[in-house]
Amino acid sequence: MSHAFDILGDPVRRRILELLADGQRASGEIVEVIASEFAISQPAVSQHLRILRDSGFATSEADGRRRLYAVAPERFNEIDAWVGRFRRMWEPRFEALATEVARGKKAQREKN
Amino acid sequence: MSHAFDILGDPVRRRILELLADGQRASGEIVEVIASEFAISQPAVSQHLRILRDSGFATSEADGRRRLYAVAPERFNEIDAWVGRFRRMWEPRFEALATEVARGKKAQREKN
DNA sequence: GACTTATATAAATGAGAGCTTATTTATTCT
DNA sequence: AGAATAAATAAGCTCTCATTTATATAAGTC
Repeated sequence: MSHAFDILGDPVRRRILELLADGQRASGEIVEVIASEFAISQPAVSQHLRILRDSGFATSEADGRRRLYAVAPERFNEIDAWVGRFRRMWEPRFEALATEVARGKKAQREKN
Repeated sequence: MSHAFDILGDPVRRRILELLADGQRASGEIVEVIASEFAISQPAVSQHLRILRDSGFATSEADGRRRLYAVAPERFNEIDAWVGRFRRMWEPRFEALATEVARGKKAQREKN
């Protein structure tokens, strides 16, 4: 399975997820918005939707001849976990820990 | 400036940042690790380092003929903010809020 | 000053990701 | 059943982006 960031490394897919963030939407509605914002065709959007489905970022459900898409939260964990590695570097409340890590690093450098 | 996810949508760059996460490292050390893990050349790594510098994910400092790289935390905020939109969907403690949002959405759908 | 080491830049190449057009599948309407 | 609508898939094209080789810059070493 490809890495979460590989999937999100595309502005169209990010935008689609933003749309889904405030509720499920039919493919057609998504196409409408995306096509106008990015000037791409229906199949192009459909292909992005497929990638989002296949990668587990979205789910789809049939509703007559429409397909309702929704965010599938699971994979967002992955991103959060990855970013977590760096959180102490920019979140003030992790400052103490950061300092400690820096000290350890300095000591390590001095060994070399 | 390109979106944070566009920069992170590359496994080599992600790995480089992981290496920097636990302390600054010289270009050469990074090349050593990355070249062995991804089988790419020194210039390839150097170009990724440039992208990380230019995009504000890393900083570099001269140290003799070496260049010490370190994580620049600023842009991680951006990722966290974006993921924040979805956090209520997978973090249990945001459940109540999620329910409320869903209710609002349902009401909105019924208006159309 | 010549040589080596460390890193960056330039130019050219190639693979893949995303796009387009055309078509297919599925569902609803008359 | 036939036409229309909604969405997905197929096949081919293009262009971006990561890579390579070759070279340049800069700092130490002898």
